Amino acid sequence: MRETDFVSGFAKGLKVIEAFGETRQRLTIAEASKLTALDRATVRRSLLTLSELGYAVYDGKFFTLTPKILRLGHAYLAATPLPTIIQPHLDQLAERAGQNASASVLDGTEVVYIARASQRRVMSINLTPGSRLPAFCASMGRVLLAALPESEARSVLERTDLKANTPNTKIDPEELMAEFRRVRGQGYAVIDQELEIGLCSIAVPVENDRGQTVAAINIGAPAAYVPGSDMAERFLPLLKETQKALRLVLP
Amino acid sequence: MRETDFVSGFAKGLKVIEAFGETRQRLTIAEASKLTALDRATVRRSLLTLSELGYAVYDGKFFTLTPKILRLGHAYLAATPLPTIIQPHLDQLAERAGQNASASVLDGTEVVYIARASQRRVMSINLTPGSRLPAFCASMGRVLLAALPESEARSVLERTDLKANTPNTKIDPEELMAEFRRVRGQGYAVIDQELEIGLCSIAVPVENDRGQTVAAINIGAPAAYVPGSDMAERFLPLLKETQKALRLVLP
DNA sequence: GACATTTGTTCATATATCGCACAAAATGGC
DNA sequence: GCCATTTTGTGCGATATATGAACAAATGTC
Repeated sequence: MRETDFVSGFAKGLKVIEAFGETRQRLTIAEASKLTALDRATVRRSLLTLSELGYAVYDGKFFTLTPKILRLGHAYLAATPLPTIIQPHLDQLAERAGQNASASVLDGTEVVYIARASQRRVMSINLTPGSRLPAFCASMGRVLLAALPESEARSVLERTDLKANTPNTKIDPEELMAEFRRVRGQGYAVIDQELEIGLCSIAVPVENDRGQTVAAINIGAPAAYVPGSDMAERFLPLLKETQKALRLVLP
Repeated sequence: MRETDFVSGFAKGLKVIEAFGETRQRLTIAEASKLTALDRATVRRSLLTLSELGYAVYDGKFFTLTPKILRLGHAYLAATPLPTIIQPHLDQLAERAGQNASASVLDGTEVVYIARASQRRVMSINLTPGSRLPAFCASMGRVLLAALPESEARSVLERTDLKANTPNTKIDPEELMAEFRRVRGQGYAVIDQELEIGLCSIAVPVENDRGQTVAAINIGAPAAYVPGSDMAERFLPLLKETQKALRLVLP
């Protein structure tokens, strides 16, 4: 790609939008400038452009994103068949399990939720399509990383900030690589309070008819209700069933 | 705002992203150019910029958005307190009603889903945060339009393409304005298969402690299961309860 | 209330982008 | 396989944007 094939004004504008995700919903020009490391004048122009287009509003001091900004992410969710195909299966899965079910794909070192059916609230954080979690300590992340060639999985770990969320979090790269091999062998991953105390989850890969892993689905449950050791027994049959159904409908 | 405070390259890039939402997930340069009415060279530069940043991938022929694009919409969902505050209440509401519950805000002539708790699948379309429906024929839309000054509600209707989705869809502006007054008076709106045959829904406004309507929540149910005439009796108490709880926690 | 600091805005100018026109490549129909 | 059509890539002049400094306004501090 040539230098002139890059629209830096566009790239900077996108950076400004993402700056809103990192903190609160209101940003001053100076705050956005700090967060993005862009010149105040440049940030100001980007923000005024967003306002002009209705993606943000400006009260003279603070800029706030409007719901119109959701059109951008929705361009992906609506256009990509995966979330649309998976959602009904997820709804059914969550209903039968009586617990939350989610689907995600890998984006760099993180898993990105693309669909979710919530039955009850067990996590302290609010997960919606677009939410991100570190892959190494999430059940779906383990499944997705296990599906990668070992060298790539290792590369992801190297780029990850391996910090422990709970005393249970595995953060040793070698231990994690061994875990990926186990997951690959058994076809599922169980997380026992590695992400958040009190939360267990189990995930399986979603494969297309050529056997390629294109996503992961999981079920989360309160550890007090279903101990980590019981997760597979309780939920694996349901997950396997959904996995099988999806294999038949995915392109 | 001065002319030079507008970054047209940014605006054009956003238009290109939205072009993906209108059709399928893969777009060629020429297709994107047609959809956006932008010059091919311009679209090409925008798409290459998206690829360079990891928001899209290019196989030499087609451009496809990646999950990274969800960061943009998520910047709103994560940064705006509303969806985060509403979600757990919605989960509880859906569980108690045994039906899908959603929350939305108004954006122009459309309602935009900002949170959703699904219990079962009744609609043919897949609704996720960011999904949009015409406000005039959706229960939450009726509630949100009823909360506007009459002149503004009328202005929205004038800008709306009032086309009937089903034989039940009300499309006469005067009839709709009368409906808004009724909704304002009774404090809820019921839709009986106006959006989709077989689907009924009931919505109430979500108000903050100053009485301002900041969103709407609804419950949807299959018409075969709960006729439109029974919606209020069945679900209004639950909705009112959630409404009341939200009034106490919203800023 | 005066000073110091931060923030928002404006301006001139160097620089990068835009859209056009053309060339090259790919596609499709027969 | 060939031609017509569509699509993609590129060079260039006109035009628009980014930059950083300078100034004005607001905010915070003592």
